[in-house]
Amino acid sequence: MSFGERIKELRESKDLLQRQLAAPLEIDTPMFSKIERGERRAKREQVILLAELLNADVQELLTLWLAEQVYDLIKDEDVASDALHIAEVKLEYKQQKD
Amino acid sequence: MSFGERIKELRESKDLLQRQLAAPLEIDTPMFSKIERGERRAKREQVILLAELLNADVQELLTLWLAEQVYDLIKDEDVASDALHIAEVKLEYKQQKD
DNA sequence: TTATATTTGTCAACATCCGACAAGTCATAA
DNA sequence: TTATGACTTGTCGGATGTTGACAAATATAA
Repeated sequence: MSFGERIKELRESKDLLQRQLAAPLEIDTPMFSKIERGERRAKREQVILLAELLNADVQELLTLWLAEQVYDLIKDEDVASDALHIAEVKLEYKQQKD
Repeated sequence: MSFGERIKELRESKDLLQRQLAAPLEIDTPMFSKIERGERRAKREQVILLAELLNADVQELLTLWLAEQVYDLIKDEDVASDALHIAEVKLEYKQQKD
């Protein structure tokens, strides 16, 4: 489940139109459409706002949103898997510190 | 071991000066210094060239280089770990396909 | 048809990044 | 102490990428 798909799912479950979410995000409907289809990336602030507007879990949406960025970064690389694991180790080391 | 640290290690083990690597990369020494210290990010092409110039393993350097970008992307996020795992699953799914 | 919702394509504005340059520190040598 | 060479720091313009607006196309329904 991609970020955009999840947004669309939540939006439709609440019977909202794209423009009803685009307006509070202060973007136009074409832009919102692109975000839903993954053609454009939402900003972090927009993700948080969307979670509020949709009464959804901010953490869940941020996770999907971030995972997509990570995936986009590595998807064409042979060493993708190794790089992910190194990043994970680095992260664990950092979290241990603080 | 970060990408820059590894480059510096390889460079010094070959008794090369920064300018001797900067020149073939077509950047100046300040720029090379910044890359070694992680203040600036090398381009993918530069990583490959560096591997050749240093007789180093391209895969190893690309892995460190990519891991650093992934880490920079997630390091300040609460959901970093979850996002990493989702990205990993997506990656496995993709690799299964092709 | 007509109206409404969504998507597609394009473009300027904005932001970000890269690399160059000038000037700085540090170490060593003369 | 002065000079020289290696490296670092700060700053800036230009290149590059991204965002969002707009116009127009395509759907979906009444």
